[in-house]
Amino acid sequence: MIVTRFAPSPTGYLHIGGLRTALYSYLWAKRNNGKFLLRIEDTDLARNSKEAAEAIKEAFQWVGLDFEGEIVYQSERFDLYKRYVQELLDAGKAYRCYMSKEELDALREEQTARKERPHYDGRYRDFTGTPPKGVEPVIRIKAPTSGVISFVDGVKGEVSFNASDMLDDFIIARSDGTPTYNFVVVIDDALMGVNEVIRGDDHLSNTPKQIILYEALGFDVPKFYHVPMILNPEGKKLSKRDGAMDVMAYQKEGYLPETLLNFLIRLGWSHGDQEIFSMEEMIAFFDPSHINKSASAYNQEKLLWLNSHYIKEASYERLIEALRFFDVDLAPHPKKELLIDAVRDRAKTLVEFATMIRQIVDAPKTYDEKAIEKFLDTKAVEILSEYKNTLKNAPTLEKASEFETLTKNFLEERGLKLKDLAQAIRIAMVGNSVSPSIFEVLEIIGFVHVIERIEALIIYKKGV
RNA sequence: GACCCCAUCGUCUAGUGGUUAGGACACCGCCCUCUCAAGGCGGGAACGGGGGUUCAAGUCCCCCUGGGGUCGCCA
Repeated sequence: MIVTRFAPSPTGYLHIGGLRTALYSYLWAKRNNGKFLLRIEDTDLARNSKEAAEAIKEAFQWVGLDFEGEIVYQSERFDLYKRYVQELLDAGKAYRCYMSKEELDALREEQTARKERPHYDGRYRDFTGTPPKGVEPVIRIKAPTSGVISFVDGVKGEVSFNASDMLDDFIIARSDGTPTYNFVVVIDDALMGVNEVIRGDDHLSNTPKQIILYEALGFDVPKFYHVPMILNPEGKKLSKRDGAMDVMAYQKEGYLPETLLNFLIRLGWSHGDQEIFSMEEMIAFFDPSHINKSASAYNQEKLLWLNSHYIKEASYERLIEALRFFDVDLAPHPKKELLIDAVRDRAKTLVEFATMIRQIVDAPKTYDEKAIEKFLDTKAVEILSEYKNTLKNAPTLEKASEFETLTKNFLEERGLKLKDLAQAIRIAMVGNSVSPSIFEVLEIIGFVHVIERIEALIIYKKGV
């Protein structure tokens, strides 16, 4: 059985790069009827892991990912790590090092000055004498000093490192007794049964260290997949400066979760030429061996295109639900389906969607001056006024087609074209020169309110 | 600096020795049209450079260049 995991450190929110590796891990587990686990890497006690876990849960819930069992917190497993440190100590595979921080810094400085790679020199590796007083030792692993460490990465292929220029006896437990990252990752992955690790390729250089630990501890080495970074549109490393990093920001900006997932899966992974993937397809097709080897740049236009795609596809219920977040409740609206269909092709985000809805549903409070100047000269106001009278004398109109017939007859009698009236009606209805098809808008607004809105514009125009 | 990874249109990518180098986003043009969109049709646009290997190289090898990552008692 394939077991994958997502193991973020608590940063307070889930960022999109993290969501992508989480998605890949999730998909790969699902595809293989395996398990996808969640672990919070909070060995650094300074940061609040509960809050971070809540943020991750919220984001997972929003996009529809779930994980198996309970969240594992590393901060709750210190006793466990201690046991394994002791085990390595007893086996002579790790040792106490009494070098002080100052000494280490000095050593590193010298090495750098000599243009050498800064590294620990192993001075306590075989130390048997009396330890210096007043120094709380760190625990270091006895790493191989020669040979080659290689592994087959599921994305990059075979990767190998020379132990001599890669490794030193790195620290597995700090002087305060707490374990370090490389050590706890290995322990937890092994104990949790994680056998396929999908993670960012910034971890590629850590991998040989972890392999050393797997072997020292007698655990099986998992299969690794190192996925390349996401770059900003300029091709540089993605940072907070580039805008939305927090997954939940995408909700606020009006993206559907299916958009984000589809966007992310396609950023760095492909299945032939296919662009659109449902969750079922993602699970059916995702294979980490098709992950691209090179980094990919974030592409806002494509995100927007995907979002408009999913808005076009979404069911009425889905949209009504998603729109609640933006304080738009369409559920009681008598023409909600017509309204949604009138707007959906025009909105790239739900923010725009909500704005357009409000513009139709709420009578205009102001009018766009430029539109008035351009389309409402005296002649146009006259026509609009006559049109209003015609409406008033007509039986109550209901359907868009009824408005259309009446309007066309009205125009024909006067030898006018739709062009001569459409913009005036539009300004009356929504306050500016842009809206969905006017006849649909008229139906949505309803006969009585249509007349009111036209009258309001005429009065406004006279007042000016 | 050392080590490791990477390199196809502006961007996301297909390509696994023989292709007119394909698709998508974006862009441009045309059509549709009551505005704006949407939609339809069409267009421009790429194998970083240099050496090899081979009958044949975007595809394999080497070098260069350019990006990125890692070198913590952070994760």
